[in-house]
Formats: sequence, C-alpha cells, structure tokens
Amino acid sequence: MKRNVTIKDIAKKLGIAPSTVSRALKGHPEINSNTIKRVKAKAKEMNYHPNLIARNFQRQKTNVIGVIVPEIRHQFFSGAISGIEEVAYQHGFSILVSQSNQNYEREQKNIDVMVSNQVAGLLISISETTMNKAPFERLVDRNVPFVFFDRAIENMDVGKVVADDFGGAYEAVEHLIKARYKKIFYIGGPRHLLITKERLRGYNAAMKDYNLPVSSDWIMFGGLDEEDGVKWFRKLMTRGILPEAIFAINDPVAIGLHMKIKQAGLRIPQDIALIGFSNNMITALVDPPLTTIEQSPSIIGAKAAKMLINQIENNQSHFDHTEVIETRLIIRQSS
Amino acid sequence: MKRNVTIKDIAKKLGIAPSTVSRALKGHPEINSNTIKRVKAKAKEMNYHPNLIARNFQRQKTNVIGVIVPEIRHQFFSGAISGIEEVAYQHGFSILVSQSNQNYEREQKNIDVMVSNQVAGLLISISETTMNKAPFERLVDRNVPFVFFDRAIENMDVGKVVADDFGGAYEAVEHLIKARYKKIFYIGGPRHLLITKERLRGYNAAMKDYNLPVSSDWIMFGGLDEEDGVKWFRKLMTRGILPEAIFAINDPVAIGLHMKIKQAGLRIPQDIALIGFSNNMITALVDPPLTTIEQSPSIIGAKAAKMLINQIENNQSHFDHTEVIETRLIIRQSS
DNA sequence: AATTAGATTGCAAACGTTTACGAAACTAAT
DNA sequence: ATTAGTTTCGTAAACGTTTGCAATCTAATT
Repeated sequence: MKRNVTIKDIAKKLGIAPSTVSRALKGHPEINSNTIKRVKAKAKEMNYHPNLIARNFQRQKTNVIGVIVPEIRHQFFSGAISGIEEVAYQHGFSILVSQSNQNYEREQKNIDVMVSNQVAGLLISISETTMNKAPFERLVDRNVPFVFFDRAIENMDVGKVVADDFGGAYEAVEHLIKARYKKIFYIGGPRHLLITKERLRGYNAAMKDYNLPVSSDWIMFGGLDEEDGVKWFRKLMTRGILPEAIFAINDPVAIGLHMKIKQAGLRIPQDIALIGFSNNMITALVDPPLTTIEQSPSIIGAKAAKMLINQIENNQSHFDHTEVIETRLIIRQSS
Repeated sequence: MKRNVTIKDIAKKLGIAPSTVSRALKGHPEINSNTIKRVKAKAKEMNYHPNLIARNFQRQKTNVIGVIVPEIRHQFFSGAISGIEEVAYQHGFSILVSQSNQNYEREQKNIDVMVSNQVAGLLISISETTMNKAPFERLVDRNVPFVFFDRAIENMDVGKVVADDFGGAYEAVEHLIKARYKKIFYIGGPRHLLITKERLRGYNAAMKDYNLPVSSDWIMFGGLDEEDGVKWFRKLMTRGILPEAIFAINDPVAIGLHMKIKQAGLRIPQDIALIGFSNNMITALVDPPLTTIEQSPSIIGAKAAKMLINQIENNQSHFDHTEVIETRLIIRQSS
C-alpha cells in the first residue's frame, strides 16, 4: 500500500525542516521567497496533497457543515441542500448530508455522528416527529453552532431561517376571500408542527380581518402527504360538509384533494377552490393548475448557510435571530 | 471556550491509563468487565463524546463517502443521493455531497477537497463537460476507491453502475415501431456523452432489427434541457421535415418538444408520437401524459454505494465491474 | 516456595500538521 | 571587528486516539 507523501517527505528531500515546508506551502511572509518557490515546486513534483484530516485534527476544527433534513429527495429539501452547497462552496466549506426519514432517533444519531466528526456547524430541519427540545439545548451547551431552517424547534433562542408561513397563509386566504369564497376550510398538518400553527394563524387572521365566521369543523389536522389529502376528502364526503374553498397545508395534500375532487365529479374552482403551499413543480401541471405559495427552497437554504457561516466565523456559537423569507402567492386556475 | 472531554480526562479521574479507557470503551475482551463498567459509567457521567477526527487521523481513514453530482436539485440526482445515503447509513458511513454545476474545474476541485479529507471512497457522476480521463486515472494511482454512477468516463476499467440505456432505448423504439410509426427521429444530447451514444445505439439496433430505414437527418445532437427541446422543434419546423415519432434523449427535452408540438396545433400522438427518458414526475402530469423510461435513481444510487463499500471493505481500491440497472418502459398516451 | 500461565493494565510511539519560541545566519552600522 | 537588528529557519510540543509490547498481578501448578 503506497503511503501518501507528507510534508516530512518534502522536508527530507529538500534538507529542511517540516515546519519550514508547512509555512512555505502557505506563503508565510517570513520565509524566503526563494525557498517558497523551491518547496512549492518540490511539492508539485512529488504530487503532494495536504492531509486535511491531520490539519483539522491539529486545529480541532473542520471546514465541514452538517446538514440534517427529513428526506433528501423531496423537492424542497433537495433545493435547500443545493442552495446550502452553493454558499458553503463559496466559503470553502463542504457539506455532510443526512436524512432522518422522519425518524427522531435516526435524526439524533446523525447529529451525534456529525458532532463527533467535529463539524464546524449544523443546519437542521427537524423531522415531523421531533418535539424534544433537550438534545438541541445540549448542542448549545457544547458550543456547537447550528441554525434551523424551514422546520425549527419552537421557543429556542437560536438562529432560524423560515418561510413567512403566517404571511403566505394570510395572503392565500385573503385571495380566496376576495374571490368571494366564504366557507373556507383549513387542512393542516401535524398539530404540533410550527408550520401547521403558523399557517393556521394566517388563516385565522385573514378570516377575522374580513369578518368571516369560522367554524371549528373547518379546521383539521393530519399528515403531510398526498394520501392525507385523499383521506381528508373522503372524510369530508362522509361527514357531508363540503367547503367552498380549501387552503391546504402543502402541495402534496392539495394534490391529493385535487385528484379526489375531480374524481367526485366536482369542478375546481367552481365547486371547490383549492390552494396549496410550496409551489412544487407538479402544481403547475395538474388540470386545472393549482394556486400555491412559493417559498424558494434554495434561498432558504442559502440564507441559513450564510447565517451559520457568519456565526462560525465570528465564534458566536449562537445568537437569537430569525430570518423570515418572504413568500409569493402564485395565482392559477384552481382559485 | 469549554474544551471537550477526552479519553485522558476520564483516565485521570479514574486513575488509570488512557489506553485502558480506549479499550474499555469499545468493550475490548481483555479488559476486566468491571473496569469496563466503571469507564463507561464515567464516560457517560462526564458527557464524553469520541473525537472522530482524532480517531480517523490515527487510522488514516474516515467513514465518509464523497458524492459528486452535476446538480443536487435535479430529481434524478436527489433520488440517487437519497439511495446512497440510505445504504451509507446502514454501513456506518456518512456522505459528503458536492455539485459541479456542470463545471469541470469545480468538479475536479471538489474531488480534490474530498480526497484531501481522506474520504474512504467516492461516488461520481461526471459533469456534462468532463471528458478528461487523466484525473480519474490519477485517483486510481493514488488508491482512492471510487465508482461511477449514471454518468461515467468511457473506457475506464473501474466500477460503474449505469442504467441500461441501450436496452431502454431499444424497448422504446421497438414500442414505437410496433405502434406502426416508421419515420422515427432520435434527438440526442451532447455528442460525447455516453448516454447519448448508448441510447442512439439502442435506437439504431431497433430500427435495424425491424428493417426500417434511417436517414442521418433523423438523428440530432444537442443539449439536455427543456429549452433544447424547444429549439429542436423550431429547427424541425424551419427545416420542414416532420417526424412521425420522436424518441428524445430525456424527459426535459421531450417536455420542451411536447409544449411546442401542442402550440403548433399538432396532436400527440396522432401527428407526432413522443417518448422521453427518466420518468420525471412531470411526465405523468402533462396532457397527454408522456411515455417514458423509468430508471430508478435511488436504486442506482444504492447499488453504487454498495459496490463502493464492498471495495472499501475488501481493500480492493478498484475492480472493473459494470452493473447495469434494468429500465422499464412506461407507456402512456403520447405514443 | 518457586515457577508459570493467564489475565489485566500501563508505557510509549505513532498518525501529519501547525505554531510558539528560540537559534542561526546574514546585513549593515559602528 | 564588534554589535545590533533583521531575516530566515529549526526544535519541539501539541492535538486525541489507537496499539504493540512490556509490566504487573493473580492464581494455579510443581
């Protein structure tokens, strides 16, 4: 097994000390410019590559940022990861990526592995099932910088980058109201999720501002996937209370509803109007195209990465700052 | 700045040697089971976390796999990354992800950073602009295990996991032929890309096997994006030679064509039939839905990860083996 | 009581790099 | 020719962990 060439090897060949080589390689000012040249030439000749893990070990710090998401393949997250990678690259960081598959234990284990790997910081989007604040407080104690993006633990005074769920929801519902819908339902996600609560808050605020009554029957909580939309429509049908319009927690749920509504022979938006959340690609392509709310994943990712890198570079392991990324209502034919 | 607790700290507190602590922590058989208990208890009490970078440094090896893709956000690659992460996780590896944005220099720089980070191996899907074999041969020289997935350098005897481009293309064209189309065009990607060539080979083979003539006018090379499909249709119109059917290099190109064909007032599949490649989600949703070829991204990723891990664990830095993942023709209304 | 085998633990070096400190070599001024 | 100052380089320790080998201890055998 060939050994990699090290700084010592170069030093030996040149008859100088390893420390000189080390300094020369990074153009240290108090090394003779001639030796610098010789060293660099020799390094190239010998095909030297620095052993970053040795360097990081001695610095006790890496140039790696850990990224924790529920599921890599989901459009929002892959977009966010892309934005993160872009910013990280520009600042000389690499990214370590893992997915929790919405499993709390796995999420925590992944975080642990990353911290043990001495990542410079973490970007975390928590899983659906994560409610426990304690492990994140432990991260704060251990001085591991991190910022939440998209999905955050509530009531923690740390960095966060989130979409403007409240504003987006408000705008969507307002749009429905102005289109003369009155009986507007809110189909939310899991009760404890911040996005569920925030979007509900937006819904309620809009309804209230326009003096529209809201029945508690109109508000429901469930899952985040297409099948959940399907289930909800079935339940609505058996319950026999049909809305004039539905504001759904996200696009998959809206798409599930969309399919079922059409299958039931109802027209969108004449019988039931529909709005989703996220501007997944699919929403532009269904018939009729779905009105939805754009929240740019790569921008959220990029901003979160910037915030984290800022913390890292200023040695502030944490500071309480929430950045809210504006959403944009995209009006299509479903409303 | 709080220092992390180390093995030495535990040793000191317990009045034993660091080496004993190290061994105890991993349940070494020749350590008294009683000391093991004491050590483990103390470690938990002191909130000890192993410093993986120190361990990896001393082993001169990490449990990290580097993943290089052209663009993270593209559905195929995010799916592949997800499959990779899954397998990696099961084998105790983490993944370092970077994107080249189809830029050769950036790709190479990323590879370099990862190698310097002493990754255990690399999973590489090369960028569109990568044609140079040399840097990969250098990786072989340096004993860095890697396997290509999806997009590989040609004529290199290393591990590869690719979709069955030939078979998929053959099946697609055969399907068109059986549906009585004769004047079938092939709209390819960049000329040098392996997928372009392989799919063309499938096209030619099918045409030949069914004794259909092929004009060189019917075969064209270009880009991989939607806009390229758009451009091609314009060119076809100005050239005035219209196909009965088109087999496009991938879904985006097919979708571009799809849009333009409809805008031109032509009917799909009556006037022009159309087949794409990849089974992007969008293909199921356009009207009419697009016939396409499924190549499961997560399976390709997972297989590539398994192959790489196998190489890593057997200390075979390279072996020449190509795994071809079967494709599946998904027949929809566009053909 | 002396020897030995086996079980358990400690010593010390090593992995490649960085860096504080000091030594040497050179320059220029006296 | 001496000194002071400057430039350039070398020495050695450190980062946290693992591991080959030596050392100690226990208990069993002679």
